[in-house]
Amino acid sequence: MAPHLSTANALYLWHHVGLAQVRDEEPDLSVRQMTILLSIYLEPPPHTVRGLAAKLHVSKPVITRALDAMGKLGLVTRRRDQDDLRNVLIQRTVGGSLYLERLADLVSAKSNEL
Amino acid sequence: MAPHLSTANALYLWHHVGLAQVRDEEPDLSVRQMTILLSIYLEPPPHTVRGLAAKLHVSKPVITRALDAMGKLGLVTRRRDQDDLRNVLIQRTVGGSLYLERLADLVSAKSNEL
DNA sequence: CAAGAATGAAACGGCTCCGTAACAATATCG
DNA sequence: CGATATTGTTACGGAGCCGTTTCATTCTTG
Repeated sequence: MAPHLSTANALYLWHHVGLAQVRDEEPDLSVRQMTILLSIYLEPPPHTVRGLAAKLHVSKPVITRALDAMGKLGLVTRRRDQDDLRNVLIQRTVGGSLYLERLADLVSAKSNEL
Repeated sequence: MAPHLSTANALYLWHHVGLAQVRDEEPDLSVRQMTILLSIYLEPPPHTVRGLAAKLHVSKPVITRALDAMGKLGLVTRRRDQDDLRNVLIQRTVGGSLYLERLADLVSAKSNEL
């Protein structure tokens, strides 16, 4: 399986996915929020505020607020780390998995039809 | 050339591009702005506020404001339609082409290495 | 223990974007 | 022509995110 994607097709793909996200009524996740969400779901736990902030080159409050927003949408949850009570462990949810699954299907389907 | 992209790889791709956009200091384009920009560059002219609003299922002021913002960044320009002075024709710029070229390269390169 | 470091959250002012409702300019049509 | 429709913009109040600073809690370590 060789996923060659020409530069032209890359833009078509981006356009298609953007259109789908803009058209449905749900408020779009910002690029930052989406990237945080993907980090949580693609990389091995544990995930902490500080770790995510370092990985994205962003301040900690940015992470905290993004987690607040996505938590309200049911895409992630937080739990205190029992081994170090200063830490907050960010956890996946069914809602978040579903959300990314839909995104992945959209991207994959479009890329295959290009 | 068969651009098969598995759902897993689709998310990796999205994550990679998101990371690149978040990490550099430049303020991210919103999903709406990006989609408008891509519409302008990928679809045949002429492009009008009304047409874009209809295509994205979005109100006209959303388009106007996005054009204001992206105009300030040098990604698009506006010109009055001489055949119907009510219309505004949205036009591409060198800056916009360059911006999307960089995005396309990023996406394409990452997809090929997956 | 006490003092300092580390972690995540809250507070603050600022900026951008939103949705809706007006609005000015232009075109169309009876 | 005059009335109506169309196009894009502006105005307004509200909501969300930003960057920085400050804070409460917890851990580490001398």
